[in-house]
Amino acid sequence: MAKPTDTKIANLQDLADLAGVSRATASRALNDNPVISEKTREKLQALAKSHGYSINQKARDFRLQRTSVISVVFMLDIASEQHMSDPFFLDMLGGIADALAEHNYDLLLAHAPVEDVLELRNNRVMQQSDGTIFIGQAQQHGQLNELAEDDTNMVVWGYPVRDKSYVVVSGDNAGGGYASTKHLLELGRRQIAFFGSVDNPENAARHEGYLKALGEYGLDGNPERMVDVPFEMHRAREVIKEMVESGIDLDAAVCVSDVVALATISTLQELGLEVPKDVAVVGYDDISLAAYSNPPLTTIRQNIRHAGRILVESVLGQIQGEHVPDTMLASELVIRKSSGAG
Amino acid sequence: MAKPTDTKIANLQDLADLAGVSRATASRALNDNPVISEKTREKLQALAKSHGYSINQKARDFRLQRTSVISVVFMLDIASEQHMSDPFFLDMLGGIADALAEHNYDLLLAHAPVEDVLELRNNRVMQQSDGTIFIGQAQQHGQLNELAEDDTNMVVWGYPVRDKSYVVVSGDNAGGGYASTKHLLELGRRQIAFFGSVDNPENAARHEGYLKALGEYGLDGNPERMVDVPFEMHRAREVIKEMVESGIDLDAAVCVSDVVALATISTLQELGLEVPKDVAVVGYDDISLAAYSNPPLTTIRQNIRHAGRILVESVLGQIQGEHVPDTMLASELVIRKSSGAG
DNA sequence: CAAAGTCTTGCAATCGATTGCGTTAGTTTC
DNA sequence: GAAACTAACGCAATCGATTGCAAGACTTTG
Repeated sequence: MAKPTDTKIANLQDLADLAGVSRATASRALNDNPVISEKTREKLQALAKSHGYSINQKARDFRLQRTSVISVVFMLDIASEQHMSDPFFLDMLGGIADALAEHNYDLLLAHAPVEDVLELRNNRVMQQSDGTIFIGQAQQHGQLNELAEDDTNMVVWGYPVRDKSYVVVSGDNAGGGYASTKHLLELGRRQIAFFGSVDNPENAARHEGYLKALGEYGLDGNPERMVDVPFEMHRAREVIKEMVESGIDLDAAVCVSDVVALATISTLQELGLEVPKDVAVVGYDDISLAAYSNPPLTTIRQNIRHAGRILVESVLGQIQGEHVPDTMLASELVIRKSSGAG
Repeated sequence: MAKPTDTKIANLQDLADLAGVSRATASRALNDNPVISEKTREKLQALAKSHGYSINQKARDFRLQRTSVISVVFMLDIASEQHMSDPFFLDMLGGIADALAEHNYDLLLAHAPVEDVLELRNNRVMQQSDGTIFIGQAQQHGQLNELAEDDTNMVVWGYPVRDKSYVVVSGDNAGGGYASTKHLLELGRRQIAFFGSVDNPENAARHEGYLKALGEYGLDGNPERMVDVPFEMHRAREVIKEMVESGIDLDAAVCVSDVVALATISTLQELGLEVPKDVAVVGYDDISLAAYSNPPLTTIRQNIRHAGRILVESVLGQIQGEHVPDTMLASELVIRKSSGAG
């Protein structure tokens, strides 16, 4: 609403002059410093509002020796060609952006080829930000640990591996892998494949959950049924084709992501197999398209937006000097038609 | 590789002391100011490098009265529930982030409910950034214009509507709509529907292209075959169902996005129709999943990452005081099986 | 009434870099 | 050899806010 008057207020001094007080008093008044009398404080805050004056954040940050910037690093494995267009990332980014905005922080977006995470140290990403959020730890646990050593505020979305010096927020990967596999087993499937690369701890945990569920049914993971492909879909397609054509028995597939699952479904259909009649498929992430594929995709839902918020609260907590524990978010099996149920 | 010695260099003064020059000289030397002798310059730059000193960007920005921040605003139409998880957005964001990083700018991410775009004026988004990139103009052309009036550096990804005061980067929407429709016509389809809301100028332009192609074949757009639904997919599904069930003739559909197209395909399949045999479908955007759906989706490809770069160059150009013209990016028809070709 | 507290507020240094202007030393010109 | 330049560098103000310390105005206490 702000009814601006004629006088332009460009900085704190102007405001102070207008109110007939010193810059110092104006500063304290706007910051609700209790040492200032209520009368003065209200007067100044009202004046500021009515003149549409808001403090110069950059100057403030400069004086306070902070940046009000949190950097977000997407770990990219160039080799495996996983890239940011996976819808999963954007959901998470949305959650992060919202949470940061609420706390008056800016977002510095970067993506790092996993080979040189340490390079970030000489980069604005880490030098000129108050904290860093890593999305995915890829295979760089060691490097991340090194970064954590030099007392940076950082949090990683990934898997709580042993002997780590950084804080981790994770989904329940083992639980997710277990739940989806168990679901397929309960539907009577026995020849269950695992599709997706396990070269990072998160997927490895999902694979463990998968093995655990199989074990409970007296089965073990037949390596022939494990397609250890990166996220890149051309490759996945080829490998699945080879596998089916080489006659390996298969009546279900657990996939490490919805994108892999959707590609899997379309590959299977192309090969003349019916989903879920011949092969049931379960994905991971519940991206928005999952409900609209044909057949609709059974998947593991992680509340990714919420995860983004948790990540933010974690870094900000560290900045405040708090001791921040790891967090694991529950995941949920969303049953749709592709798994044969529904 | 920086071989740090014992002396810690925290600021320019330290560096100057070490080199035995004044702070002023050090500053100019690092900024390649020609008034400094080559000898001195090289000495200081070498010293800075060997001690791992890099300038404090925030202090520099403060002094230079700038922010080194560009804000990116995603226009969200809450009502229509279009949200950031559309993969399209992330690709563009990636392009923007990369380009900004190259120019040493930070990215401030925000999304604005379209109702109160003007609110951004009192927000860090516009107050504490050097420029703003809007993704999508939704129905807020007027408000964007108002923002543009008060000499902000801004560029909009959208459609070059008439009488606008802001710079626009756009895809060739009319051309895209025309190309996809013409493709279907050439394949012999005549009952071509248009799926997607035209409440924003971009989609309206695609619709115009659609009509133009139909016109060339002596057809006109039967309003019954136009499904004016927002991006939200539940609704789309219902409406398509109603339409098919009410017996409207239909042998092809032009969709305003791949997400709509994929939902359309799965709805049609659910209704017992074959794609592309009974109904051919064309999407828009060429998101990564488009190639992996079943059948693979024919679509219009826009080089979205590149568009991101153009957007960045446009704002940065404005900051430099250049006159920046609008840009239109070519689009390309990617033919896959869903259209009946392939 | 003087001494001792309270409350409020102001003074001035400070964060780290940039830059107009002045100064010094060296070079050229006549 | 003095005047006039030129090249290279230093001095100090400046950007806008915060904050330790001191000081002024009152109030309370003995």
